This record gives sequence, C-alpha cells and structure tokens, in this order.
Amino acid sequence: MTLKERLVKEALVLFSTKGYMSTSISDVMARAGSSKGGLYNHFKSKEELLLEALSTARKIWRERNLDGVSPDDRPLLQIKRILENYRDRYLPDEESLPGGCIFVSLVVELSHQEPRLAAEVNEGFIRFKGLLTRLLEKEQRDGGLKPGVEVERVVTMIFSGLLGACVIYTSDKSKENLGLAIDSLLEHLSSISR
Amino acid sequence: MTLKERLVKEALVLFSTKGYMSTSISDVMARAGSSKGGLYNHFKSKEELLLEALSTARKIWRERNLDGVSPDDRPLLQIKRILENYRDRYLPDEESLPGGCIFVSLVVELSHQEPRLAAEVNEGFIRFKGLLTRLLEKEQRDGGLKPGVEVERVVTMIFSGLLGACVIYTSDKSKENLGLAIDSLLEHLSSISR
DNA sequence: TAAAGGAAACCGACCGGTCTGTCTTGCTTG
DNA sequence: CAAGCAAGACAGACCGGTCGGTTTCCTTTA
Repeated sequence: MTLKERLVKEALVLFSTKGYMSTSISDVMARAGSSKGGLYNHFKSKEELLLEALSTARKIWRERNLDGVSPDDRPLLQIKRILENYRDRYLPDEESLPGGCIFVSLVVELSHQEPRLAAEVNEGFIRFKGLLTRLLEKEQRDGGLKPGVEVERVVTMIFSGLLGACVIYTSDKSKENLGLAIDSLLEHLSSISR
Repeated sequence: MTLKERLVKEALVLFSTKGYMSTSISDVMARAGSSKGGLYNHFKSKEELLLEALSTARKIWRERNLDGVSPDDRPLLQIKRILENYRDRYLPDEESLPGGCIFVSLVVELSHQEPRLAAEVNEGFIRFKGLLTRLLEKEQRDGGLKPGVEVERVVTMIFSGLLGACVIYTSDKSKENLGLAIDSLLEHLSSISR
C-alpha cells in the first residue's frame, strides 16, 4: 500500500469521525505514519485530500450498497436490497467509515461554510434520489405498485428516512435502532407493492 | 437586551450555521458587539456558552413546535401539528436558527469528539421519541389506529424521517423538498389512522 | 440629596499552544 | 550520480483562555 493510499484511507477514517474542520493534517500524518512533507508531496492542500477521500468514499458506498443488486431483479427488490445493505454492510463498517455515513456528516458540517464542497456531496444525494426515482418509475410502469402511489413522495420518504437513520446511527451507534428504522422503511415499501 | 442574552443569541446563530468547533469565541464576540473579557465574565468556557445556547435552543424548539398543540386534541392530530410546525415555524426560522436544526448539526459534529455534549443532545431526542410514543399509545388505546399497527415502528419512521428532513433542509434549504418530506410523513400517519 | 464605597460588568492586550502550509535538507533508489 | 521523496524546522495566522485595569451602577451613609 503506497503512502498516498494510506493517507487517503486514514483521512477518510478521521474525516468520518471527527469531521473535516476538526481533523488536522497532523492527525492524518500521524495515523498514516507519514510526515508533513510526505503528505504535501501528494496533495496540494487539505481540501484536495478531502476530495480524494470523498472519491474513495463514493467507491466504498457503491461497493457496499449496490452489492447483490441486480438490474434483472424487480426494481422494488433492488431498493429493498440497497436498504438492507445500508443496515448490514455500509453503516456498520467500522473499518472504513467508523464515523457513520461521511456524506451526511460532511454536508451538515460544511453546507454553511464550504458551499462548493457541500454542493459536491449534495450532488451525490441527487444522483441517489435519481436512482430511486428511476427504479420506482420502472416498477410503476411494470404495474408493481398500488394505484395512486406517487413515486416522488415515496422517494422522499425513503431518502429522508435513510438520512435520518444515518444520523441516529451516528449518534447512538445502536444497531437495534438502525434495524428498526430500516425495517420501517422496508415495511413501507411492502405496503405500496401489489 | 443584556450582553449575556445577546451573546447566547448570537452564539446560537453561529453554532447552528458553522458548528461548535468552527465557531470561534471571537466570532461570537464580534456579532454580539462584546469583548473577550465581557464574554468570559458571563461564561467560564466556550463549552458553558454552548450549554446555555442549547438551553435556549430547546426553549425555541418548544415554542415553535408545540405551538397550537393542545392536549385535548386527538393524539394523532397533535403529532401532525408538530410535523407541520417543523415545516412552517421551526426549520424555516432564519432568525434564531439560520443553520437549520442545531440538535442535528451538533449531534453529528460532536458524537465522536465530545461524547458528553452529544449525549446531552441525544437526551433531547429520546425525550421527543418518548413524547411521540406516548401520543401514539394513547391513540391506540382510544382505538384510533388500524389493527396491527406497531407503535414503535411508526415512531421510528416519523422520527428518522424528521431527522432526515432536517438534514435535507440544512443541505439544500429547499422549502419544496422540506414540504415533500413532511407531507410524506403526514400521509403515512393518515394511512395508519382509522 | 449627595458623596463615598464596592461589586459587578466590561475591555483589550497578552499567553501558550495549534493550525495549515512552505522550504530546506538529506536519504534512498534506480 | 541524479531524481524523487520523506523528514521536520519554520512561518504566519488564529485558537481558547487569562489577567490587570477601567467603567458603570447601585447601595450605603452623612
């Protein structure tokens, strides 16, 4: 593992637990066993390090949450699989993201201070909502939803419920509460299926 | 308005937008038109200032969200009223809490760094969930819920959906998305009522 | 009523420490 | 030997918090 990879990995751990502002370059150096010069050889600023870390985080997000989600499955099942992955693979990943969902932490921390960075995170949220919307619309076209179900409303419900679950898990680290929150969303999905 | 009141008020504004760590004592001083000595005359540390601000924030939370919520109303209606208040009075309050729900911001920021402070915020969450639980249990005893509805699950759904709505609103400041998120929760409540 | 006294409010220079980011130095490796 | 990288001293800004001095205001007393 190269120094650069170690730096990004440890930065991700620290940013996810302590946040961006409260994580110092020295913290990252220390955890990666590097020196200041070593770090600034690879990244021209702390912000650039964050951007690299974010990119890695997105990769992790996809690996964890899209695992076992097949385009051939019924769209509603794909969404359920994603929710289960959030509960079983993504949020409890103590090694890569011990602080919980780094996107939630960062968007809350940075939205009023670093709008550009926050906008980049928000972009990811919009893409995720887009994915949910496409899946539900397909399900609706296939006739899998009860009549009268509004896709946008369901997407909002799932999405905000999921973000809330991330906050709760960040705050209390209780797998029980996390399970409850995800289950209530799964149940809601079942209730609109026919 | 005394200096102490001004300090707490401006601290609340800054903590809610920039977070605790990134708000410097000098920021608060500057906004309140005070000096360092003036501030430390009233608060023995930055942490104590935060505790005072939190106490004020709880007062504001009650004023905004419990407004028009009468114990005589049907419990389900009381909950709906709270959700509407979140949408119409609490979150869009640009003057007192321009950064959105300060409890969400703080618990995300501090849970891994200042466990004591985070626990205090979490305490408020637990009390709020307790309130929702009591109201729904009363509604159930009164026979107002469809058979088979599990109170704990509904509480979790409402609570995590509400937290998620706070995150979304913090991140995009869109009243439209906020309205959607709250409406989907209101609809869910209607769907379990009989 | 008016002067005196004292406590509290307030001010801002200052402290030690930490932050991000730069720069020179020396080692390592091909 | 030359190129690239790690190391850590260093700069300059800013942090939370302290402290001595000044102002304000209210109470006491003649």
